[in-house]
Amino acid sequence: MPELPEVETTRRGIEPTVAGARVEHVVVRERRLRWAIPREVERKLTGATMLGVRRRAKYLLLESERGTAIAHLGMSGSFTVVAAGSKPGAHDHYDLVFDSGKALRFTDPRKFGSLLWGGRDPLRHKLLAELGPEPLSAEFNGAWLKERSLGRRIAVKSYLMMPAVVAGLGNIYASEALYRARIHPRRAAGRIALRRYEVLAEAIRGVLGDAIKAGGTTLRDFADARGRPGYFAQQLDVYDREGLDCRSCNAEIRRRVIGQRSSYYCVNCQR
DNA sequence: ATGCGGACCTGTTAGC
DNA sequence: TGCTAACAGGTCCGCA
Repeated sequence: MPELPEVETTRRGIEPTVAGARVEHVVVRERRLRWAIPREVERKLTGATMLGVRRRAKYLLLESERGTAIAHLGMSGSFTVVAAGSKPGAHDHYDLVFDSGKALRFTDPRKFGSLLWGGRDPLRHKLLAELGPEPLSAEFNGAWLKERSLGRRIAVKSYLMMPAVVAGLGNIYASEALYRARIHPRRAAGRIALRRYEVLAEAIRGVLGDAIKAGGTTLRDFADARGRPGYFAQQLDVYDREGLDCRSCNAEIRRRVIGQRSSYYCVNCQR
């Protein structure tokens, strides 16, 4: 479900509720998410004042005066702002209950999400330390993509989905960016010219930026902090469009599994 | 070092 | 209509 634009949409949605709020208590109903929620999270956050919410890749950093909790939405997770004490549903695994009378509620049917303690320096946490540059930052560019790809035979689509190469580019936007850059998803990463990587880096920035503007992509069930869908699905060129016409050349969009993930592309436009 | 496949878990949809 | 199989937006980890 959530890729970088959806996580960023969530971040913007929950930030006003979280920032400045004091945590009255933390309710954990299901501790066994991807990793068990450490009790340290409840210990540290209870009574703490929250400073804000940052994002690194698809991780949400819930910053408090006593340190930072690291949350991930996994495949099916979402945060919503609810009234404190509102009745939980079957997949509502934890709440941060604030003294404002509101609560941040985490819902995740598949339990691939996580909540960990990142301490004072969360960027040094094992899960975050090795991440590549943020795709919307200046350090991310064609030269970086080229340099990291030297000699590598991995399909460029799979390469783009490695967290150490680009932080937080997911399956939808990897396909979309390759389409915009006119690069075939199975092309070996090490056999792409710097010039084309420059175009690709710009395409990645563009597609992510456009998706954030649209509030993310809702295919089946993504909803923001107020329960509203994102509208970028209407602008997708290839993802989930198997058998439909390429918007540029009218050839049929194909679907192919690359690295165990569905990839969509136009055989005519992408080489 | 690289790259692949398995693992985690549940819900929805396509197909017979 | 009902059952079963395939598939889903993530990504870590262990193995070859």
